[in-house]
Amino acid sequence: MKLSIDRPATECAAPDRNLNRAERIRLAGWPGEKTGEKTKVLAQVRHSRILDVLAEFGALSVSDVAGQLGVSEMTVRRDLAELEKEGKLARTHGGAVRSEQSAEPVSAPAALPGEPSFQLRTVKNALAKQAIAVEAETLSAGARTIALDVGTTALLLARRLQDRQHTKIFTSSVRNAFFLGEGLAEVYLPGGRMRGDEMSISGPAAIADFNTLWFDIAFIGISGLTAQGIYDYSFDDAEMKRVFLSRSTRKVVLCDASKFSCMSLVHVADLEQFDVLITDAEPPGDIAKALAAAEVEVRIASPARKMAS
Amino acid sequence: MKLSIDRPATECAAPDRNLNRAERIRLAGWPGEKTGEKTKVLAQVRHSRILDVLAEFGALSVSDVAGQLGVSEMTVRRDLAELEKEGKLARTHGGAVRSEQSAEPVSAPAALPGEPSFQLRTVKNALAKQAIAVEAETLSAGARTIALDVGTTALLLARRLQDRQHTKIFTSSVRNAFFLGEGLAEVYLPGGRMRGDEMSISGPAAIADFNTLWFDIAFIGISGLTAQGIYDYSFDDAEMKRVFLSRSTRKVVLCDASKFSCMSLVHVADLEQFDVLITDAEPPGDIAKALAAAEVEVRIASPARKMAS
DNA sequence: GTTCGTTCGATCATATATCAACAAAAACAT
DNA sequence: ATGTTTTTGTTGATATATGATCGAACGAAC
Repeated sequence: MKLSIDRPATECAAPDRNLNRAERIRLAGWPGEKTGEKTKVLAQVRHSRILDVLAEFGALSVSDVAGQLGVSEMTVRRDLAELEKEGKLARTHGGAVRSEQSAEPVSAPAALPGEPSFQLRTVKNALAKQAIAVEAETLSAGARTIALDVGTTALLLARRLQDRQHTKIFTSSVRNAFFLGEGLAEVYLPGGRMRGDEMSISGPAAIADFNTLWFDIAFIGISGLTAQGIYDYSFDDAEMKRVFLSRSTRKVVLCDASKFSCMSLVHVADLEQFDVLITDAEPPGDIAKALAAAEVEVRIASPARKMAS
Repeated sequence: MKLSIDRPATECAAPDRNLNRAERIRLAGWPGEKTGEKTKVLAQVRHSRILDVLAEFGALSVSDVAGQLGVSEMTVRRDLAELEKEGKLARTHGGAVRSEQSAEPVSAPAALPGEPSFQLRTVKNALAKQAIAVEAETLSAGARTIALDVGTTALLLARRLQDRQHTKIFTSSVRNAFFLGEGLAEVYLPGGRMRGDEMSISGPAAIADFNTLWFDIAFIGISGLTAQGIYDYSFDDAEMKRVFLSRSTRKVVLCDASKFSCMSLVHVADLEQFDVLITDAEPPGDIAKALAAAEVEVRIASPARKMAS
């Protein structure tokens, strides 16, 4: 049984951050201004999210999408049926796959071996992570030097940044670099030994390589967040995260809701040490309080959620 | 042991027979045995994975696929039966092999101008390059520190070296590193900017990182070889090749026969500066003479020869 | 040939997904 | 406000997929 994150149906969620500008504006204007076509928009938002995930991962399951979008499976099936009729995907038992003549050129690395395992891992909370990545991309607009941490969410962000010109991206993740390599951005890696599942380059030499630089913005992935700070499970990666945090004008932490109240091996930093938290759901009360006390801006990038007033 | 998969036909297409099954699966990028998390795998996704492995290795076994995918063998058999009916593979006792006409073109990424795209070159002379890689692997037996150049042939070699323990592999190619990352060998990268189709890290910092080390053996890929020496089309990569050549006990050049008598932009080194040339056919007379004069050992790795181990 | 171990496929039981129809809710129009 | 339309959620029947069993078929070794 695949379980997804349950949230109370009555919970008030912030406006969806994971929309393109036009959609967001329309949604944001709901209380007062123009109220036309709102019902259509929500359905189209779902369709858009579904196609996004499909474009990224090639396949999705009805139950996952239903859980992460907060709608019933029946609704998702109706969405899929409609999209199938438009030829935008192919339905299967349990979900849907990308239709072959899909317009977007399928990313070449997807066809290369080596990726699938990571891809499988990434599917978990795919919608939330992608929404976070979209919000992070917005936040990085204008930044010329970007520090990018290891991790699945960071990889999604990397793929959104890959074609940004005149931008230098610094990452300790060989995996990030590999996928960024297809794009137009300038990619920089530190030197040293590559380790672990994340394919991160760590160690004193790597730290030294990046510790003399200064970044406009840093995006940090973590494995846990509590009122006491952020946590990770790798000593080496934690050290690099600290470098990013200490040498960036703006420090952004990417953290999907499943990591709230999770601790992990290494305490990376306190909440005071970063500026923005991008997540996909309201953090629990104690964390919210601590974040406020630490003057961390919280941005909620919900995959899709009805607005409650 | 129960290794019952054998490929009677098209031995050429499956040169990886000397890998055991675990290695084969890992090479193909299957998820590790994470028995804890039960992730539903869509039937179509399974099919896609199966075809991926077949496209790469030509053969697979039912039990391994079942184990790695976390489904029963019966399900895998049903998958194979269906795919066989579609003509996408041919079943055998214990598994399946690639059907011959399944030469589905893998997605071709946008080619960079100037040189043929990486994937394109991978196909070119694939057999010869595989044979060269096998010979190179033999040559590297016992080496504890290996310098590995960029290029398609080097990548093939990388994949053969990836599970060698207690071995440090130094490469300036992020692509090599990416695929080595799944294995057991220690992988080291220089720091700096990643460039170009080869995804190589180059520049003064990268040169400096590796210029203080000493390698047991270096494997160099080139784009042309004449009596005057070896050539490459990239200034930056050429510089790294010179570093490898100057700081290794044994210097090996990998050069398939299509590169004989080819010149390219940058003259990297003279024939005297390396020890061994691995190729797949007798070099033409003038080059052979020059190689002999330079006391270069020439090893011919014939693709036709059966590669057993 | 024989033996042994493995693999295969038919069948069933179970779990899961789907669909149609209806019920509920929201949005819209008047 | 009221009623109508659209969208969404629920139910139950049906269809499909999966896993387990077991006899039969196969391959390898002798």
